[in-house]
Amino acid sequence: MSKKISLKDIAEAVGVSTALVSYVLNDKDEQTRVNKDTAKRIREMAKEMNYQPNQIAKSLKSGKSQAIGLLVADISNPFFGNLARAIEDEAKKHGYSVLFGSSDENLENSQRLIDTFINRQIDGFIIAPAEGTASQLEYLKKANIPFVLIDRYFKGLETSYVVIDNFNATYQATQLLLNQGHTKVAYVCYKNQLQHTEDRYSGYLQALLDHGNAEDSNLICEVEFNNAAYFREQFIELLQPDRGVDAILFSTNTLSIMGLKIINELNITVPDDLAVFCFDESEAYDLFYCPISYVKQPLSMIGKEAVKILLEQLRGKASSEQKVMLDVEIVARKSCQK
Amino acid sequence: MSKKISLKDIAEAVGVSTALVSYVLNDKDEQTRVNKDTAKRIREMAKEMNYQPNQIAKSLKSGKSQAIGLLVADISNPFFGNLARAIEDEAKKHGYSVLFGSSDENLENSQRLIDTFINRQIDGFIIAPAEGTASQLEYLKKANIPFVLIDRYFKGLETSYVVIDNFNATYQATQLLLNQGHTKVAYVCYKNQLQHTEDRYSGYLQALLDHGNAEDSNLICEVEFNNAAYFREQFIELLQPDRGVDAILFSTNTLSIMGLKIINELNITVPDDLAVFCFDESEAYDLFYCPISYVKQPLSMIGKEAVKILLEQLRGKASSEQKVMLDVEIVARKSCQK
DNA sequence: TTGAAAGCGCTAACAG
DNA sequence: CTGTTAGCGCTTTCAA
Repeated sequence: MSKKISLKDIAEAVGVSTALVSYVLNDKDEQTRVNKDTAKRIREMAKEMNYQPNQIAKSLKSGKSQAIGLLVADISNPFFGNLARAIEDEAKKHGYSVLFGSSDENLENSQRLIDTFINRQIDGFIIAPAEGTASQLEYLKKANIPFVLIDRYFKGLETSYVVIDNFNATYQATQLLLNQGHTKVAYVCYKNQLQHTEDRYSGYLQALLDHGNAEDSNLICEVEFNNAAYFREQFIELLQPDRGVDAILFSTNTLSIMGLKIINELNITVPDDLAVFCFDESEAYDLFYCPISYVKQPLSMIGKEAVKILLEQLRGKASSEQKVMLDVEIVARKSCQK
Repeated sequence: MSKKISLKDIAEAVGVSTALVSYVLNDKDEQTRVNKDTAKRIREMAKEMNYQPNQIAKSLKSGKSQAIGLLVADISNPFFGNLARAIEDEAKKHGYSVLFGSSDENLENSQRLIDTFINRQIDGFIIAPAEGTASQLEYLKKANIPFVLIDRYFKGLETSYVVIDNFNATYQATQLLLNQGHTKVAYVCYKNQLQHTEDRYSGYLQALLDHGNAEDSNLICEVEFNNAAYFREQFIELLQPDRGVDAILFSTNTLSIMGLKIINELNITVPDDLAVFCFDESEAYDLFYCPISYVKQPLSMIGKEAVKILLEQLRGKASSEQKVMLDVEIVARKSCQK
């Protein structure tokens, strides 16, 4: 690599000390009242030699890296891809770089990435935590490493987070289906311990109860993550005529897609035979013959807020945790009609 | 932040010099014949104090950061999301971290990200280059910064790259449509100067010619990137009955999705009214009422190869450029039938 | 078998 | 107004 230009090189070229160059190039020459002419010469030389500061050295010195670690649960999921884009965008605006990693919903991956990022002295984290990583977050708290959770949070854990109002999201969607006259509204969800999973279920359930319906385990299809075969089996079971299901609410984008696919295979007509309400956006929804209703998350807002909060913490402004709960948009289209 | 443990801390605790600790913890104690017992005590203390090496300091010293910069054209496109996942996975295996950025097909973004990454002393790049960034790559070459292109490459530029055989991809797809008996096979593509765009068109054209058809501009729908309105207009125009189009080949995933959406709106029946062949995979394809035919790129292979080549370059093994062209898989399903 | 010391590029006291 | 210097945490000669 063609030798990189360092402060020293330009100091020698101009005939001043490195300290002076550092001052000028960091625009501290006003306070320090550096000779205007010297300053100019330094700046010109820096430009001429195409000087690029070595961030690594800066970081070592300052203990700050001007980088944040973004840990998502699965980068190949477009939901997180879009979120990542929003975050990278916003971070860039503030002069921060983004180191990223995908835990793939796996505990060990998550821990390893956290360690790697810490070793690289990232200034803070934005994390969409995988199940069971509460203790990892506890560790971050103890170590006083700033972080903001997105998409998911843990009830027992005092942290900053930016999430959507999950309860309200499913509540509204369910209510909408019920108000359309559907009587047996089924619910499809993952089986896990994540708070947002529970919140979404609670929203669904409360809407049922408020509408005078009873909780009915026959209407629930709860499946493991990453087990397509099991999902297929359970979901087809749910759709058996004897169950009498006339509407379905999916609680995630992946479940929505898998479900719609099977609905297609079984030649079930939406919304005549079955009404459906999906979660999250997907380009896939647009290809379904019937316009899909869905719960729309404010993705770029989530990203923006998360970065904002993290930066505030980094700057020491925010003394305590900030919890942000954003509203979703309910996009009701033909698929949920009676 | 609770004081981080440094080499010095553990050196003091054990009562030896930092040099020794460094040796042991880098497993250089065999060659240097460090006292086995001292080595053991050092290792134990390191574990006890939960020592985490400061990568930043290591980097400053070595000039290497053990990080690679991944620059994709658009992280919110699932194609790149999946690619990113494959790359991050592979890099992690080899002890490298991934810094990532999305140029969003924009020249300035691309340049800024490259600069940022260089300042952070990333060891090398993996880049899905945006249009018109050839000069930026030239610069990297001149600066002797290793990089590998993915997905796209520039004909006039000698670089390492991992791409698919684009010509062959569209050639096969087109041939398949023609062999099914379709006579007017239209082609939908972006209007840009990227090599893979040209290669794909050439493949399509050659298949037409080889089949005894003539080039026909009435069959081409060439649209600008990021201009949905224009696409809609042009695409609907293409589908006018008087054009007689009986089959369509889409040359990217985004075009495929947008196109299928409009086909749905217009109530055109696939494949009876119109056969379609798409590019790339998408969960969206599965929701279309008719099983979609598509060109499948070997994503994780692309990621793996790119990392492999870059690491070889970093280790100084590969003296010259490596060009890898991978075969695609043609997934022919109902949508392309006559 | 071990330690002292230099130095990676930069910043910030402190001195002149 | 400008320069000297120490030191961030680590590796690596060189000397003991």
